[in-house]
Amino acid sequence: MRLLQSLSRGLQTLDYLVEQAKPLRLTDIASYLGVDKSNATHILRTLVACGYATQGTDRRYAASEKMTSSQGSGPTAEAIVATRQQWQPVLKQLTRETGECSHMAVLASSQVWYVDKIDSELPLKVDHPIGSLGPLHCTALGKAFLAFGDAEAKQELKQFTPATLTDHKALAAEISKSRDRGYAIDDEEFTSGIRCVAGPVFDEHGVMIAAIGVSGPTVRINDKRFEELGALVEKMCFMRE
Amino acid sequence: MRLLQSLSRGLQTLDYLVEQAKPLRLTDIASYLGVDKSNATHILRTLVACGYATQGTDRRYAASEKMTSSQGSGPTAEAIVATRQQWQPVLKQLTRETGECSHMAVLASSQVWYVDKIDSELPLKVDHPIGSLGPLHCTALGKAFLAFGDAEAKQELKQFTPATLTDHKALAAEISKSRDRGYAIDDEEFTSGIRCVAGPVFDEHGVMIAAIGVSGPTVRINDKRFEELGALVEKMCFMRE
DNA sequence: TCAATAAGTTGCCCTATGCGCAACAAAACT
DNA sequence: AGTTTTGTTGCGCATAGGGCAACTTATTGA
Repeated sequence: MRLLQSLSRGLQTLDYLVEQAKPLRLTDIASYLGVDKSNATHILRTLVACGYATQGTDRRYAASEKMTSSQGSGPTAEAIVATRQQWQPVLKQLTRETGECSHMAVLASSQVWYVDKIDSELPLKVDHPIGSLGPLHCTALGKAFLAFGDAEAKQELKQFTPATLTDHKALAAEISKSRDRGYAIDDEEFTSGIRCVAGPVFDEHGVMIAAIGVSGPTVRINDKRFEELGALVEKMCFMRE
Repeated sequence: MRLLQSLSRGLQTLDYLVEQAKPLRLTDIASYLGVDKSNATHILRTLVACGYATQGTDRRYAASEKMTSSQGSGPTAEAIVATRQQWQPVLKQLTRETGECSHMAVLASSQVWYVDKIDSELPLKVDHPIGSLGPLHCTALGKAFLAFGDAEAKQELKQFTPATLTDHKALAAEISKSRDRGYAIDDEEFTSGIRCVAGPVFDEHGVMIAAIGVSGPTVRINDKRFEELGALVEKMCFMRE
C-alpha cells in the first residue's frame, strides 16, 4: 500500500488551511507538516499554481475560494428546502399537540432566519413571519444554534426586554445549561409575554443545519408547561436523527 | 520555478473529477493526465486515503463530498440573506413605481424558492408567500433562472393553465427569446389571470444568485404595459450589477 | 534611523520517491 | 466456456523532490 508522499502532504496542507480558516505563515505550515521550509514552499507554490490556495500580500497562504466556499457560510438553499420538507410534519405535530405556533430557522450571518412556521389556531398567538431575521442571544432558536451548532455570539448583546441576557458570561452559562438540558429556552428575553423552547436539527453528518421550536404567550405557559414543552421539542428533535 | 509533479497531477485529477461530476474509470483518468495506469492508481489511492476522493463498488472514482458539496446545490443561507438585504430597496421601488407585487426568489432543487416580497397596495393583487416553492418552466422567476442561470428544466413540464408550455422544444425557444429580450415573462402560464416579468440578479462573480420580478393581474396589464414592466425590471436588474 | 532577528525564497546535491514497464488479477463481454 | 478489456501489484531505474545552507526580504527593537 504505497501512497504518494508529496501529494499526501499537499492535501494535508489543504486540510490545514481550510481548518484554520485564516491566512497561515509558511513556517507554521512547515512545522505542522514536519518538513523543511523549502519543501513547504514547493508544496504551497504548487497549490497556488493549481488554484487551490492563494498567497496574500503579507505572503501568508490561505485556502482558495474553491475550498472555502464549500465549508462555512451556512447551509445551501437546496439543503434548507429539503430539510424543511422533511421536518414540516414535525412542526405540524408540535403545533397540533401544543396548540402553539412552531418555527424552523437556519443560521445566516450570525442571525436566525425563519424559514418555516405552522400557525397556532388560537386568537392570541406568536408570529415570526417566514423570511424574517432574529438575534441569536435572546431567542430560543438562536440559543439552540449557540448551544448545539457552531454559532458564536460575537457582537454586543442588545437588550430587548428586562429579561434579556446582556452579559456574555451569563449567556455562556445559560448556553451550557441548554446543552445539558437538551433544548434551549427564551423566557421573555426577546419579547415580553412570550416564552419559547427550541432544539437542534442535524443533517446526516451530525452537523446542525436548523433549529425548530415552539413559542407561546406566557399567560398560557406556566413553569410546569414550559418544561413539558421543552421535553416535547427535545423528544421530537431526537426522533428523526 | 519548480512545481511538485505528483501534487500537481493529484490536484489536476481532483479538478477533473469535480468537473465531470460523475464516477470516472481509472483508464480515462490516466489517459486524461497522460500517465501510466499504475501512476494513476497511486494518485487516486492517495486521494482516497486523504479523503478527497471515493471509490465506488464498480471501482470508479469520484470526488469526495468535501469537494462536491462546494460546487452545485445553490447559494448559501448567508448569501441569500445578504442578497435580499441588498436588493430589497429595488423590490420596494418596483412596487412603488408599478403598484404591483414584486418578488425575489432563489433556485433550490429545480424549483424557485420565494425568499422576499413586497405587497401591492391594491385590493386585487398577486401573492406568492415567502417560503413557498414554484415550478421553473411556467413562472417568470423560474424562466429567468433557465435563461440567465445554469438551471435546466429536466422533468416533465406539468400543465397548470391552457397557456403553459408543456413542450421542451417550445420552452427552449421561449427561453432563448428571454435571453435576447433581457428578461423573462409568464403570460398566464402558471395561474390564469396573472402576468409576470422577471430578471436575473448576479453576484460579484457573475453567477446568477437570485431572480426578481413583478406580478400583476392581467386586467391591469395590457400588452403595452407588459412590455414596459419588462423593460423596467431589466433596467433595475442591470443598475446594480 | 539602523542593527538585529526572524521569515521566506532560491540553488544545489544526493537519495528516497514515484514513474513506467510488464506481469498478474479481476471484470466485462461474447 | 473463452476472449477482451480494465484495474492492481511488483520491481528497477531515473528523477523528482526532500533537506541543507546561502541568500533575500520582512519585522522587531532600541
